[in-house]
Amino acid sequence: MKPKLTLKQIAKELDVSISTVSKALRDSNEIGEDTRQKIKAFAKLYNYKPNNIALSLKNRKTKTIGIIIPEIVHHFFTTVISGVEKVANERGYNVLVCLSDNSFDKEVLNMEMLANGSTDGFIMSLAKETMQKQDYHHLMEAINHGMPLVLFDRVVDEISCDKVIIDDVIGAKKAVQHLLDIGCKRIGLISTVDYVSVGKLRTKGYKEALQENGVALDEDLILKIEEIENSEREIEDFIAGKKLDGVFAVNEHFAISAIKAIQENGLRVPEDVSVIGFTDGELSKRFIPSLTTVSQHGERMGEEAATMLIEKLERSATEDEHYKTIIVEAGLVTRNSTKS
Amino acid sequence: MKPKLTLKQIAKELDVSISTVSKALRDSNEIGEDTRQKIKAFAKLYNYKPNNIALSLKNRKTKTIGIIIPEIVHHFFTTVISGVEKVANERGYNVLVCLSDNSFDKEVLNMEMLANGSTDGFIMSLAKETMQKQDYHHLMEAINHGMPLVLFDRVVDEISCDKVIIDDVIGAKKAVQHLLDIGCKRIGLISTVDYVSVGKLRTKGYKEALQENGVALDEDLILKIEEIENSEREIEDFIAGKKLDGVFAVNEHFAISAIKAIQENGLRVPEDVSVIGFTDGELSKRFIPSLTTVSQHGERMGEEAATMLIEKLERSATEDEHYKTIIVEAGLVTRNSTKS
DNA sequence: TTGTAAGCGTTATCAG
DNA sequence: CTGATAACGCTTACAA
Repeated sequence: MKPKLTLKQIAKELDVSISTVSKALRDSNEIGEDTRQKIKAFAKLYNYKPNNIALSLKNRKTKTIGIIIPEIVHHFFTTVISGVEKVANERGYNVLVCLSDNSFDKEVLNMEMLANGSTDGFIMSLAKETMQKQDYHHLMEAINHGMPLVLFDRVVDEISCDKVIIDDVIGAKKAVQHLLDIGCKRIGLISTVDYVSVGKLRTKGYKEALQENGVALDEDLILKIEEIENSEREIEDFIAGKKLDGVFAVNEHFAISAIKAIQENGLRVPEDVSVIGFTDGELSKRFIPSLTTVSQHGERMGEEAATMLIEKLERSATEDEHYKTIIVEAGLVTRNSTKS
Repeated sequence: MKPKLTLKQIAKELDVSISTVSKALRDSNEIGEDTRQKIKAFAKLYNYKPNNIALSLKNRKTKTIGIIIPEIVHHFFTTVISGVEKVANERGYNVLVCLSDNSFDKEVLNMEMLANGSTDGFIMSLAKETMQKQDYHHLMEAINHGMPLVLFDRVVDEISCDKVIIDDVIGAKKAVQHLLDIGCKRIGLISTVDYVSVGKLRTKGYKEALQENGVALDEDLILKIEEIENSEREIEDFIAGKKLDGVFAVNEHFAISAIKAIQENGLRVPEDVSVIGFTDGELSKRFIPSLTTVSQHGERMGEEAATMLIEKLERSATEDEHYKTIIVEAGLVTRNSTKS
């Protein structure tokens, strides 16, 4: 096992000083043509690569960006990671992934872990628990220490930073409008509790769409799910009692549970009931019937977030503090779970 | 924006030397009780956290492990990441995730990027292209430089290192045996090309099961998919012509495409044809009919891999070189795509 | 009990 | 044109 080659060793081997080697390798014209060539040849031959850690220490930047998400098995988040990865790698950055498991404590821990030199900035979607507690001191602290933060999807107004979100309200409106357009009269909403911002916003879109179309709001047709664990049961009960002809679910899982429940009630999708989900996952595409959904464009969100973060990182810190919120458009993807 | 607190600043503030601060914070008994308390109090008050980069440089270890996978949108890999994350975090390690996109070049690039000080060791599943080219110089190099490597799932005999795999052969046998047990006579296999090791092994299991049950092998009932892109078409054609009563697919996607094709041919699953997939994803669970699968236990594999890697990292490097291969058992999960 | 100095691998500044 | 030196933040012999 040979240890990694360092400048020092090259210097000793070639009998020059360390700084000469360093300069030669960076093509400084302070160094004579001949020595420069000699050094570069040697370095190439033995495959010298500068040590990132030393560079990080020197430059006070790590060229890595940390991404903290609530869970990775959720397909949406993995598409976001893909997007982040893509632009990060293009621009010479590494990506550190941490999972908060939706736990506030784990989120704080992860952030502290990464903040001590492991990363130059953060891309995050907040843990459910964090939004519940409304405790954002860890975010504030990172920002105070000059670490740029980009929030996506599960964002929060209290924090001033760059953000990438989709227009949940408009996305939801599009979905409900579509249901209305194809003739649905009793449209149910399956949402999450309100402190999950997406649940709140999508509910808002649902209500606005109804209102704009002059349909009276019936709170009875709204189901709010607290725990994913027993969501199937709750959805079954909900579907059984309401005589719906349209369902808008704020995520893929709820939509599929709804379809199952509808079918178990002896009705057909989409002939008797049309169903629209949110989030464009594998499941939606390949389920039978395939799901009409509001697509979140996760990869695109990841790309936007990474671009913003890197831009901020590479802008001289002294420039004007100005935060942007990029709203990526949610698009309706029509498939087979809605009548045409 | 206040910069992060360093030992140097604490030292200046408290008018002691840097090393005194360092020692005090590490509870060295070289330091007097009173100064020690004073320093620790100050550090706590201002929330001092040592800089990981400096520590990495000093200790020549980063406490992060790099994981390189072919793609993240594949559910199996995300469960592995979850498993790695879990034990890594428990033991104070960070996880760096890179994607090779199944490209050899990107895999090499990512490895070089991480090898220069960003990570202490690797957990990898090889890119398809890498297995095709059978070019493993980047893996050899990492090992030569003393960076432990744990390969999982897509592993390769030519490299001596720790490995975590499932018993693909036995898993496949279990599946085919199950099909035979419920009375299937013409069992089709939908596999990948042989240089993807899992394709080869699962095919082997398929053949062994048939043989052990005295069923003649009909190569005509085996479909090998090269590109995922047009797999649906190929599967449709395959299903249409063979009059199968059982199908074993080496992954979830193929299984679902098969079910679709079967249904489009006017047959029912599982009444007319039973289908078994491989990999236990969201899709299998929630598809209708839900899929009987051979579960790969991705999270468990991730945990095993991370444990092995960390163990190796923390063992003094001088200890005996000995590589283990952990074989995690693949289990049949019976659901609704097979007759009972 | 406390402080000094060297070193981890680099780069930048300044002398020679 | 080349080299010594300091610095990034930290630990650890070794002096004082």
